[in-house]
Amino acid sequence: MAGVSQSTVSRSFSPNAKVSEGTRRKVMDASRELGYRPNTITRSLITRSSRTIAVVTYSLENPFYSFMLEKASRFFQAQGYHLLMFFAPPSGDFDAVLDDIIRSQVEGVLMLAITMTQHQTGLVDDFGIPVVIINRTVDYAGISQVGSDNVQGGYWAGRHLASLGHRRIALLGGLPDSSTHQQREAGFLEGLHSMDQTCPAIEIGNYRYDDACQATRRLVGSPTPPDALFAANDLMALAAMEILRHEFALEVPGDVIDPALNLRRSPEVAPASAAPGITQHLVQVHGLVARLRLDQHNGQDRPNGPPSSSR
Amino acid sequence: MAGVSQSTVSRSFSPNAKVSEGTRRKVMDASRELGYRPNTITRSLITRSSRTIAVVTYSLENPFYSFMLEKASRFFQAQGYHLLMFFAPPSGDFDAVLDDIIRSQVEGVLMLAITMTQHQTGLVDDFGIPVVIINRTVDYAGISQVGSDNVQGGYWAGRHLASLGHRRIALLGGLPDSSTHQQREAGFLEGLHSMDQTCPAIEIGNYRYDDACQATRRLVGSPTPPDALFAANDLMALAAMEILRHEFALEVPGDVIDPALNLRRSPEVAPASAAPGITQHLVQVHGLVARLRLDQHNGQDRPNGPPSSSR
DNA sequence: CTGTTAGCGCCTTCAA
DNA sequence: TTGAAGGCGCTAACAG
Repeated sequence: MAGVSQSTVSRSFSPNAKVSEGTRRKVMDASRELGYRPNTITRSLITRSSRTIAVVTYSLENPFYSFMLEKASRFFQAQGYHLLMFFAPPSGDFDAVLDDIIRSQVEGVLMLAITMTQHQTGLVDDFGIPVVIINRTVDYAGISQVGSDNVQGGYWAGRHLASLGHRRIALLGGLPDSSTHQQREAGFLEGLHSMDQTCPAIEIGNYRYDDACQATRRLVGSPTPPDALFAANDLMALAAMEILRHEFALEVPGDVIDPALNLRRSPEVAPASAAPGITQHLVQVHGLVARLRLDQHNGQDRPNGPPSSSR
Repeated sequence: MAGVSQSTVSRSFSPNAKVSEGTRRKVMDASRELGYRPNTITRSLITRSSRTIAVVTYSLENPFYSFMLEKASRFFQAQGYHLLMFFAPPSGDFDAVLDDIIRSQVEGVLMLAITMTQHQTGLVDDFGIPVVIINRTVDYAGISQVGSDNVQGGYWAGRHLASLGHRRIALLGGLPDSSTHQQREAGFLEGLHSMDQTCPAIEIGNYRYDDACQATRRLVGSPTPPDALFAANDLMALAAMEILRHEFALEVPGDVIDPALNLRRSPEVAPASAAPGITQHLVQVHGLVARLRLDQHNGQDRPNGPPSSSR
């Protein structure tokens, strides 16, 4: 319809190709009339570039990850890339997913809060597909990882709560096998230790809202409930606050209860010093810090300042 | 290496193709040794099936949508499809995104909380790509839509709050142009009207957490604050509760304050009848109902029961 | 059951 | 600046 060859059509749709303005216009006019659009998928066959990135995750329950997903997606989209979603089965074995990913010719893989074994890394690496592990760390070299300093974060949280005068600071832990949990726990215990304290109770919330609710009930319902709580991520902190506030009628931070009555009292009625009360205080460091960093990153590059203090 | 033709290799990787067991094994052995994997993208060229679905959305800030994204993604993945993410620019003009989508040869489009004009629908339809609009409605025919009965939901919410005895029931509205906002508002006002009431105040939260916080401050800070609040979605309800509880020291539901003092009091100190108090009550219907339905849907089909009552 | 052949829609030489 | 030819890796149709 435009009276030109296939090659010229192809060139007309390539911004950098050399086509005369008149020809390009003719091609575009004809394309509009015919409803023609270049086929991205076929193009990728010859250019060997799918302009596609795989994202692998177990769950988007934690809003932190859908936040990252959106940011990453917009970032890639701005340069003509798109994210292809892969969800790992809860079982934990995602070799089949990796196979799927390799076959799909993606040009990169984002592991969102998923650890890979060295063998799995090698699998993908053999195809020249770069992998970035987000918010998990592995103990072998040769793979890109992005995350926060979880040990420091946990350390600060522990010291912070202890420095406020709390003496029974419990841990609401994440997935036991995850590097984040292990590092935050280690840092936290170290932080307590640095203040000559130990952790009286650890309950596991698996980084899940519902599990964290249960864990909080166990913690607070125990004969010697904690007087402060460190949650290993935002989502569990929200769960804990919800339970503390609305099942145990506590305020976070700062309220005081008489455990014998299990009733909320104003400080004047039952001051902390007058009864074996429980003051609730809850700290969650990692997610908040990472979120701030991401937001800053949206703007422009900035020098590496020292990590911010807790809270 | 396996001593067979290209076709036989191809067939060996097609579960339903007829290949002798021995040949298939030889092919698989050689593939493993060579590190060969079929190229999904090239396959789609000849089969004319990309096994890819586009998801378009403005934002994943509302966890309801990342929830749906995960469910949809797992559903499709189970049958060999994958989701390709497209984020619409905040401006609202996403014709370029639609063009991108068409070129990408997806076999379907999920519009997550995005409305399309009839012209835009036609654009995609001309390529034979089915579109499903999720949680928005359009006023022309020929396009699939999935959502809840927002008018009924709003109606129930309005009546419910009025029947509890509230008399200044404000609305925390969503995106003014969205069908969900308009329908929930219409139903809500109708529900109030059915109880011989009118809405004293409407503030817009744009379905966003931060905007909803601001809107709540305006509502509660006004000279005649509401005694109940209907939020047009979960995310804004969470924002409102956060502000009410922690900036205004109110309990949701059920606390009572003396607006002159703006202090929280226990009912014994300042019973609702003793002063022009504000009893807070907050209802959000839509997201909850939709979420329940989705979860049920995970299990198995069930008969269409009547829509559940509010709360 | 297996091999040969053709072609999916595009891009990239190479010539003109 | 444009056109012709070849090929990306795969599958479908057709023989054998």
